[in-house]
Amino acid sequence: MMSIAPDRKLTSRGQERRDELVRYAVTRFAERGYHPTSVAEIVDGIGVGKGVFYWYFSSKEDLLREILREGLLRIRRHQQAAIRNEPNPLRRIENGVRASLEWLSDNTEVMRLVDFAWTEDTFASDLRRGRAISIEDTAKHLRDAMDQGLIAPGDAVTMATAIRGITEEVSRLHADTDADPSTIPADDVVRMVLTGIAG
Amino acid sequence: MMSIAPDRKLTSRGQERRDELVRYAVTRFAERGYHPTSVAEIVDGIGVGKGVFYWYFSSKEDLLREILREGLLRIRRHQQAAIRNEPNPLRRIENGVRASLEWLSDNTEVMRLVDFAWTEDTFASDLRRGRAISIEDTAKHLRDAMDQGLIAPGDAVTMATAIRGITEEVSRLHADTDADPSTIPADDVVRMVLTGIAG
DNA sequence: CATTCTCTTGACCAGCTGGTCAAGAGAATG
DNA sequence: CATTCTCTTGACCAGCTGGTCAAGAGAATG
Repeated sequence: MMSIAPDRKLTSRGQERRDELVRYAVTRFAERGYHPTSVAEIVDGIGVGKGVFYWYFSSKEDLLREILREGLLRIRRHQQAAIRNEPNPLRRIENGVRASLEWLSDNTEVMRLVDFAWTEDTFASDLRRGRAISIEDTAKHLRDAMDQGLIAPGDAVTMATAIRGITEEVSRLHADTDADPSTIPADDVVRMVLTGIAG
Repeated sequence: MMSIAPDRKLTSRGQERRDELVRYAVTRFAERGYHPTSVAEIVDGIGVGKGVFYWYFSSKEDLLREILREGLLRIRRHQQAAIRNEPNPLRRIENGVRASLEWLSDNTEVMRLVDFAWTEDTFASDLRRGRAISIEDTAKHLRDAMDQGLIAPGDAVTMATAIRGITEEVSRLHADTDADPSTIPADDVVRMVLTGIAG
């Protein structure tokens, strides 16, 4: 008997195979692009039959969705861990920015896949929800900071979006230019976020 | 006799057909994605035979490259026009940011295609050059402002990248959320650029 | 060790892809 | 109005695409 359930119970052997497929697909998708990478290329690359792919994923689209879901979950956890135990809202923002820079420069392949996913409606709808949450998180800290008189009042959502834009664009440029994640100019980014070009 | 020259001389009739192909392809690529949109879909959509496509473009890839080239040229011109006649480096930056916001919110389809193009190496190499120039332009104004004591010294390239990130991310969110280009929060963006969240 | 369940194989398929090309229509030229 | 050049038609093609499925191998269970 066989089922097409995408998230069936897996033995440890099955879990390893699934992880292997995900890991390999991430590198191929990031290197050649989602569409130009065929399912045949993925299964050939790890030396298994085609049926293996469709045992673990109901479609190629399903695979990318899983990659995105897991990736976004991990970056969010990384941010949360960096923010926890920090009461000051400005420091929460700073820690969140630093955590994002760190994660993105360590996971440039996932970042690239997310960027692709935004350009196609099928995937973008999954990402909108995550973006709304992430921006609202930051906006909340900004409002706290305003309430505490730490910063002047302003449009928290636009400010949060700007912070997101700074973080991601610096990560993109850094990923394209410099392979070493440790050289990301985190201090300069934080300074831009806090005081803009005025410094 | 026929040639495959992609930029052959065109009669006015030919130029119109070519423009028609570009315009229609932009809407389809933006709506469904570059890869999912077939050449057949494009020619059927404007009611011509397939040979017409390959009379004007040597390949589907060539068409996207043309779209990107023309789009980036136009945004650059729009920025330059907004900056001209403004001697103050900070005002030059502000005007450039406002011009970019304006152009991007008026041309969300092209923005989306550029975002896609960044995710595939074939096209990304064309974009890197443009990004380097654009960042260097802004960085030069930043250095001028530092020299004139208008802002504190800092890493001009990271600051310029941050400005680019703010502008683009706010444009993306706005395009996704609100259809009306005139409601883009340009003042808030400029404020973030100039003084960060400190306000 | 028989039974059951998980996982794997790989041939197969219909449909679509980007791209070609010989034939010719229509406009411009002289 | 003959000639030349630009543009258009659409049938055709080889190759690849995502996905299916019957057959069976191997592991786990009892």
